[in-house]
Amino acid sequence: MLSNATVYGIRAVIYIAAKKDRKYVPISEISEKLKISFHFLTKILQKLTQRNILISNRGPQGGIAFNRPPDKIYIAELVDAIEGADLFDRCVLGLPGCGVETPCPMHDQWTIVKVQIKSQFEKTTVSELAKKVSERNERL
Amino acid sequence: MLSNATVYGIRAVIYIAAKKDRKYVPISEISEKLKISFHFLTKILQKLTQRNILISNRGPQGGIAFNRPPDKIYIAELVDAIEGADLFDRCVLGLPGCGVETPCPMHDQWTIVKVQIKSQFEKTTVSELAKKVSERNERL
DNA sequence: GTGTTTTAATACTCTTCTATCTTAATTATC
DNA sequence: GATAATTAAGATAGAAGAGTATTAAAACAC
Repeated sequence: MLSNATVYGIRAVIYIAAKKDRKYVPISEISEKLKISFHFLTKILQKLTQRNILISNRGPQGGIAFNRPPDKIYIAELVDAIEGADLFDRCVLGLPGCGVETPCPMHDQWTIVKVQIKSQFEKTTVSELAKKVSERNERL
Repeated sequence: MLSNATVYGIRAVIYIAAKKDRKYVPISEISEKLKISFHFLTKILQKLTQRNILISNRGPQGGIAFNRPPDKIYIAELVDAIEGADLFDRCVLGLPGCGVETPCPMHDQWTIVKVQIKSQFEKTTVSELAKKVSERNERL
């Protein structure tokens, strides 16, 4: 459903939000803790800095940090930034132009699912998930 | 969400169900009508004959046909056969062993989505979709 | 039984995703 | 300024999905 890259990005962002002690978190730390290839993760997070979701700083004490409080960052934004938009708009059967006027046979039922996924991703914030990780000690 | 192969398989099966005039339908006909590469489609449909969802017959007047009435064939079966099972069981964040005891931070909300998708696919039959195509002239 | 239609099986190519490697470029600290 | 820490960027390699090509095998028709 989501690509590896997107999942890595989401997990990394949750990781940063879950630790509030330091402003800039080096990517190397995230990559070690979450067992994600450093260089791969770097490229993914670059997409998030380019979208001004994160800010980065080179040099000692550098790393990445939020450019905006994590309770204002929604999972849907991360997916958009990394995966590319339209993920939640595609037809299940991949038919171009499938819509209300010219639906595919699964259109109606799939619309229900799509709306649900989309709204979940649009209402879920990073800080919300980070809270579960730090307070309820959930896995990351 | 679903791979191309799976989508092609589903569409092909719906196509066969939508035309009741002949028992065996040659793959070449399906591939032309649905604009799917013949050889690629052949490989996909082989997986369905191996699972005894379809039967095939070589030679003139040959082709593929249902091994069981299409109102007894569920979309979930097709997905399983082509995509491999466990599609609807995976964790959104790809964490191995994510479950009720050791959940990931998105576990609870994603479970809701998964259950819904799964039950939709499990209750939807091929004949149901074929009916929409033939009666309501929906796209395929 | 020869030829034609059709699926089966295998091997190969192409593209995209995933990941790695190398080399900059930038910043802080001493 | 020199050095170390750290992201940025590009080039390359591996893996998997998507698609193509070739050949074999089966069934029917004549």
